[in-house]
Amino acid sequence: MSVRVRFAPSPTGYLHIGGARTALFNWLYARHTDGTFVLRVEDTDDARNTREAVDVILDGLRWLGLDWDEGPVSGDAMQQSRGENGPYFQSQRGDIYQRRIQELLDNDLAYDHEGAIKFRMTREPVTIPDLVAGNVVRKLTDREEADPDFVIVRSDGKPVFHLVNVVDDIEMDITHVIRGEDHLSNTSKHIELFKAFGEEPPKFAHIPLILNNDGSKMSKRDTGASMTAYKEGGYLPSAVLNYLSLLGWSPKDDTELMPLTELIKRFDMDGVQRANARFDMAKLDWLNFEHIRSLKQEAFKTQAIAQLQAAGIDTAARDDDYTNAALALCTDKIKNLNDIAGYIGFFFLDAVEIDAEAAEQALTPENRPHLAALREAYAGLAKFNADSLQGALKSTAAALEVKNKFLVMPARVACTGSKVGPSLYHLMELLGEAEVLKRFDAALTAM
RNA sequence: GACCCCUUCGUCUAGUGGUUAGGACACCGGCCUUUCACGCCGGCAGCACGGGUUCGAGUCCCGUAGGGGUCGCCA
Repeated sequence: MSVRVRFAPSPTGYLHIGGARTALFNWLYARHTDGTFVLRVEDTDDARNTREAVDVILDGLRWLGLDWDEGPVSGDAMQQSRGENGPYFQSQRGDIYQRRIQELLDNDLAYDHEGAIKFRMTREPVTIPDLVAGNVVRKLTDREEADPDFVIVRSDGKPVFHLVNVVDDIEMDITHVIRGEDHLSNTSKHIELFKAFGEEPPKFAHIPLILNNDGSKMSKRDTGASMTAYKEGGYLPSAVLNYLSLLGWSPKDDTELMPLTELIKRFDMDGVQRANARFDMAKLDWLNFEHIRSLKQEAFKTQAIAQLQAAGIDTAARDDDYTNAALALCTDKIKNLNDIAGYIGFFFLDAVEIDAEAAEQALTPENRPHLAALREAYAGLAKFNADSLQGALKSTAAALEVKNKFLVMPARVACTGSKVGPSLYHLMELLGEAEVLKRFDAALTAM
């Protein structure tokens, strides 16, 4: 039988990083086994059930590239979904739950209690076979000893999570339940429910949780808890996915940098960790850098132009060769997508914005004669390319009897407005003589 | 309170009875260099603790401590 897994988020209005990782593990397992990835919306709680809240989750998954084979096509529960096992919104599955509840009632496996319906739960310890944790024997807690039965339908008629979750997994032929470890203790309830319905429970795999860097529980308000933080924070989806895959799963050898295709190839349940993992932004940053620089030229260009546009910098006025050359000067140097505009924006700006601190350090009165001399040297150059620019700068520095850096820094700041940036000589070559001299002049008047 | 899971460098991890306990990120030096990076070389740093079992334990067992989770007419 082919693998069928599902990601079943509750529309809380944001996609939690832990939820995203659960989705990723399910998705990877489905793709690895050539199985089916189902997306089901657990919107049984009216209070937080809105179309917008669902869309946030769908958008987050789409951004990551975690496509689903069956499930909603939009956040609108009334809209037709994709797949044969729908509806994929629990709010639309009332009839199915009614039928299953009646089945339990008819078999005396459930009963009315103060207007609600409770399930007759076993008092015996339940063994939970788990692909990650092994066989877990779950005994009753002291409160459960007093009354092991639990509510499956509220007095307002609405079925609760435990019931609908199990019913849906049965109806949707789910073969593997891969979810957060926070559900491990509750799984005894689910297993008994499966048995009550005469069904073989699916395989369970409870994956460890993601904690904050200090080891505390990650909650909604913590930085990095929401997927949008990464989208807006300049991270590539492939980097986020790669990092998330490494939190709680290991390929067993020392490979860490992996594109999605390799993740799919290598992911399996036996590499899943049992201990919770702490989130380390520094490592994500490193992977982000690695993924950015392994981007193909065209893909990088697409990202760069989007970033420049978002920063209000128009690249359309320049010809393609110029833009490509500018981008070529910063590949391998960009660690975060959000740094692109600041790093090469000056190529496309008419008037350079000079960083105050850079100006204070480099565009000083003492450096004015240096920059002025360099301007003279550059104005008389037969060829205006990286080699000639470097040669002229060095000989000018020698003539002035100062170190190169006293010419380099003013020139850099004059041209780019910043102390850091692409290779100076190459950047000036691309800018061209007229533009470089113009920027030198503007800086000289300000010194 | 009860029940369940977990515990190797700061962090993510490799390790399935015999290893100088490996890698990565971060950090600290050095080299390279026109800046910042990259890269290269080197360094710091770990088996939570206590008992067993065994010729031998990071690896197996028990206990303790610590962390996380669950016990709801939330999901």
